[in-house]
Amino acid sequence: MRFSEAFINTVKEVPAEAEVISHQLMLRAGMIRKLAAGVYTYLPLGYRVIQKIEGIIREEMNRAGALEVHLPVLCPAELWQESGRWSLYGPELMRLQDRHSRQFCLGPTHEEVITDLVRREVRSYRQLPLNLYQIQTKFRDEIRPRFGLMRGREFIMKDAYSFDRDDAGAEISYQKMKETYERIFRRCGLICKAVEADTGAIGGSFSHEFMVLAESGEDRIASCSRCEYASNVEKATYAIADKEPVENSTSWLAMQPVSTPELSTVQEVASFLGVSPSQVVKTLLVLADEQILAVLIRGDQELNEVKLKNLTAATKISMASPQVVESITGPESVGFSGPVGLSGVRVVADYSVRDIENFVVGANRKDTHFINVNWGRDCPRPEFFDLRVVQEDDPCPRCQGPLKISRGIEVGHIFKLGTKYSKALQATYLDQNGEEKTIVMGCYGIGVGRTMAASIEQNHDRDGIIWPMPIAPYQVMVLPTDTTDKDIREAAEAIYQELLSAGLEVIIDDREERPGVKFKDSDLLGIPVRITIGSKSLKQNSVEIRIRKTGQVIQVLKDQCRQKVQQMVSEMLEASS
RNA sequence: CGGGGCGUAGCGCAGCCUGGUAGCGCACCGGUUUUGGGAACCGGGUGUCGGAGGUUCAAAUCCUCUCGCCCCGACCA
Repeated sequence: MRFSEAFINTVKEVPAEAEVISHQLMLRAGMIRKLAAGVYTYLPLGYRVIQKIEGIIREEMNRAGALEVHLPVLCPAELWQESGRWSLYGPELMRLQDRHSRQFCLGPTHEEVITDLVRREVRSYRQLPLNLYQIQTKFRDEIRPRFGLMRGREFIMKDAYSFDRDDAGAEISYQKMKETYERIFRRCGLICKAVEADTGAIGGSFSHEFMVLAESGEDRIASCSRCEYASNVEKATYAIADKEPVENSTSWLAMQPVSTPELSTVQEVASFLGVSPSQVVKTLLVLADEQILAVLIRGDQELNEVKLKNLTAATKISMASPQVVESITGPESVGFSGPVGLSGVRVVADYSVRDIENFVVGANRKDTHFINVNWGRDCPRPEFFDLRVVQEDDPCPRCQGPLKISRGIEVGHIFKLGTKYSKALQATYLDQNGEEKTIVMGCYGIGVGRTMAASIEQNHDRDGIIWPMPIAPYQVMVLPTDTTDKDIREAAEAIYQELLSAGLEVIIDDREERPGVKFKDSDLLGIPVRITIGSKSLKQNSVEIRIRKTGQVIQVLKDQCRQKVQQMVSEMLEASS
C-alpha cells in the first residue's frame, strides 16, 4: 500500500471528546471516526486491524470445530417474547417497527435466533454436538456509551453457541471454548485473565469473563494472590468465618437514642459519635422488583447489587424512593433508617454485621440514631447472607489468601447456559432410545472492537500505538526520508516491491513530506517494523531497520533487507502464538 | 434518569458578560525555499456561529423552545 493512496488522515491534537488512550490514538491515527454517540466508522487502517482480529478468531473457532454462520440483525419480537426477554431486556434493547407496525428489535445478542434455527434443523442426537458462530454487528442502547470502541451502541462481536446432548457434553464444549479463547487473546498479543463472572441478562449457570488487565478498565476484578481464584467483583465472594451466634453477652451496653441532627451518612455519624464506620450498621431500603427489602450492611462495606439480585431472584434492584422509605420508617426519617422496631418488610443482612455488638443504627426518626444496639435484644436477629462487595485483602474463598483488586476490560465472556433457551423455545432432539431430550446450550462472545481498543490500552507509548505483529494493520513500513531524491526513491521502491512479492504486508510512505512528519506518523500508527531509507546509510549501500516496540535500530545491507525483515516479522508472529 | 458543561472553519479554541464588518492556532489549497523526528515565507477562508421561534433598526451575542455531544452521579438511608 502507498501511504499517499491509503486514506490515512492523522491528527496532531488530542480530540476533546476522547478520554482514554485507545480512543485518542485511534482517532489520531485515523482509524475510526464517530458518527453519533457510541457509533463509529472504521476507516481503512482501523478496519484492517478489525479484520486481522476477526481472522484470528475465525482460525481458532474453526480449529475448535465451530461453524460460521451469519444471522439476521433484525429480529422479530415474537421470538424474544417466546424466551421472555422482550420484557426482561429493558431499554437497552433497540426496538423498532416495520411499516405494518410489527415489532422488531436489533439483535444485542442472538440466543433466540440461533435457538430457533437449531430447533427447526436438529432432530437427532446424531446432529449433536454443534457449535455455530458468527461475526456480526450488535446493537445495545447503552445508558452511557463511552471510551470510543470500548462501550459503543453498535459494535462488532463474535458470538458462538454450542448445542450438546447433555451436561457432560456441554461441559466439554465450554472447556474447549475456554481454551480457544485463551489462544485467541494470546495470539492477539494480549495479556488476559479468565475470571468467574455473573451471568447477567444472558442467564445460565456459570460463566467466565476474559479480562485484559488495564487501569482504564470498567470492571473490577478480585484475584487471589496465593491461588488461582479470580472473579469479577460483581460475583466475588470471600471466606466467611463460621461462628456460633452470641445470644447474650456481658459486654452488651444499654441501647439509647442519640440526637444526630442533619447527620445521615455513615461517615458523618461515625465521626460525630467518635466510632469507626465499621461500628455503624447502615440500613438500605431497596426495591427488588415490587418487593421492599431492608438490607443491613456494615458502614465500611458496600452492597453488591448483583448478589442481592441473585438472592431475591429479582430482575431489577433499585433504591426505594424517599416516599417509600417514609411509608416504612415514618415521616422525615430518610437518612435515619434502622432495624429497631422495623416492621412490614423483609430484613436481610450481610455477614459483616453478624458478629458485631454495641453497634449504631438509624432510629427511624428524624435526626436520631441508636447506639449500643445488639441482635436479639433490641431487634430480631435477621437472616444473614453474603451481600457485600469484596474488598482488598478479604480472605480468598478457596484458600484464605488475601484478595487483590485490579481493573480490567472485558473482551470475552463465555456462559454455560444449560437449557434456559432450549427449554423456552423447545429445542429438543431424539436420543438413541427415541426419547425426546432438551438440548443443552452454551454461548461465547468476543468484542472485536473492544479487543482492538484493549490491545492499544496495553500496547502504546508516548508516541503512539505499538501493534502486536499479528494484528498490526501493516507489518512493515518503508520510509524513504526524501522522495525527491532519485536514489532514495528508487531504493525504497525496490525494497517495497521486494517485500510485497515476499508476501509481507507493507506500506510505503511515498508522500513528499519532511522526514520528521513521516517518523511521527509511523510511530503514531504503530507499524511494528520500519525500514528507513536515507542518504546517509544508502551511501554505504545499507538501510535502517527499526523495531517500534523496543526502538532498537539495526543497519543492514540493502540486499539483505528482505531476508532480515522477513525473519523479524515471522519471529514477531511466533512470539504471540 | 438526576446534576454539570459544551455546540462558532476539517481539528483545538477565542469572541457572547456590555448586540453593530466572524477571528486565532493547526490542518487544507497555490507558490518559493527547505528535507533524518510534526519546516519557513508569500498568497488563499473553505462558516447555516447546532436548529426553530422571539426581542431589536441590527443577534454568534439577549429571551423561549428544541436537537446533539461530553463529563459526573445513579452505593443515599
